[in-house]
Amino acid sequence: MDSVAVENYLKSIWELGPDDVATQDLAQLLNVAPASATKMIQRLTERGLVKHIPYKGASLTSEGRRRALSVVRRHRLLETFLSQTLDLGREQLHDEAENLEHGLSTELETAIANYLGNPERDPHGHPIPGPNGELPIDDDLLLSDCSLNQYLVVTQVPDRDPDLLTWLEKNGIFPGVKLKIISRDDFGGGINVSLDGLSIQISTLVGNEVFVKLEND
Amino acid sequence: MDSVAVENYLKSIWELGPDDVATQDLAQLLNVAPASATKMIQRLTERGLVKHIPYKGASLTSEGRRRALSVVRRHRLLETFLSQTLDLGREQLHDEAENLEHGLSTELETAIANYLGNPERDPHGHPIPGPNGELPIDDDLLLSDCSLNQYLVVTQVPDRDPDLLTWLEKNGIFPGVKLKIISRDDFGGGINVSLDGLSIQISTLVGNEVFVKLEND
DNA sequence: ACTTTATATTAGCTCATACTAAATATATTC
DNA sequence: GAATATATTTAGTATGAGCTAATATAAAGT
Repeated sequence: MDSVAVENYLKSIWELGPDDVATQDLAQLLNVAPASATKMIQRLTERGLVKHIPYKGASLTSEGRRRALSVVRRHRLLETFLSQTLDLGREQLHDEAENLEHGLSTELETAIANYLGNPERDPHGHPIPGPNGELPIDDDLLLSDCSLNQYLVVTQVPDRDPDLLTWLEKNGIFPGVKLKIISRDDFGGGINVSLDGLSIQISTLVGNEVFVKLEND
Repeated sequence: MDSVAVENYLKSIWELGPDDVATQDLAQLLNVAPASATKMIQRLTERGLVKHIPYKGASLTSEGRRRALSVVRRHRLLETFLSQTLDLGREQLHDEAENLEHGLSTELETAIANYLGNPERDPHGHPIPGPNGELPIDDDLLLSDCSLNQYLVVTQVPDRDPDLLTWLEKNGIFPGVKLKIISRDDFGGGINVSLDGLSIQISTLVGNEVFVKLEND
């Protein structure tokens, strides 16, 4: 079984991928020194989980990807499970799942998936990989990329930053919510959306982390 | 925060305690070589969590005990939580809780305890320590020690051995069940209990792991 | 009291994972 | 195209946790 450290590296490479993941980005995401990341990349390459082109970047092999997605699956199932049983706020889920994911056995993973009815998305709207690492297609659109006046439904919000999530929640932006971009403020760099009759300003930074689909899908 | 290894050592010392825990017993419970246990006992002594008299045995300091009980609390809350939400069999709970207990944050511990209504016992009937390591008094009686023909109620069954648990379950022995010792087989070393009208043979070995109380309590 | 046996500890080694500092590649800018 | 800046890797070290083999202590038996 992969160690906690290995699981975290694989998951992080997957998140930063698909390829040419920079040592520095990886190190930063995991809060370790760049040299430590290089070292681990080499160990993982040794084990056939990562392909590394020195000075260029790292990417997962298919086995590496499978294991990364297994971690992601456990993480997202746990988020969903905790959300449903304990109704924690959406902003608390990520960290708790992060801590528990490494200790989840395959049996418990299955039990939880069944209990939840094998959901396709977690409470942030992120797709949950299947038991063998199949990732559902995700053709959601970036909110920032959508055109004006289309009727949209929020499908995904980010999960990592609790403050951002709290802000989104407070402003009524979470999966399932309908909205429409009413104008762009190209120089100010944000967009104005209307939602529930109200109009809200959203920065490009946030707009790049929220996904939507067209309402009539 | 204590490492997984440290948490496991503390919990195991507590389980084998209260004092003069033998290096060998500890090593065996944790599946490590005796030398490894000695080494860890020394590290823990260094940190003020264990008191060690070489060649005599180890015991927990009050801080060590506090931390051990925190692990036990998390373990037992998790067992209860998993049992209640996913209804796993009593025999699966232990191992799953064992894996997850180290990743349970204080906040989630509290959320789970509240969700469960701050239960006093886990599904095996083991008392759940309080958030600050208060251990409820446990004046249950060993089934083996009880006299004949008293009306008894099962309060605790062991949790570690899934096969034993399955056997107990199959024979109707689990917390809450009423029974009565109808005879002792002193040389054969077992007891005969009646339960639900039926009579079952129970070996001393098992009788020493099952706790009961008098029915009218 | 001495010897044997069982249990514990020490010594010395290994591996995973981290770190810092130094060296080296690659990228960017003048 | 040389000079500088940034990113990456290598070298060397530390710590936690494990192992085996050798040694020390305590307990038991004669």
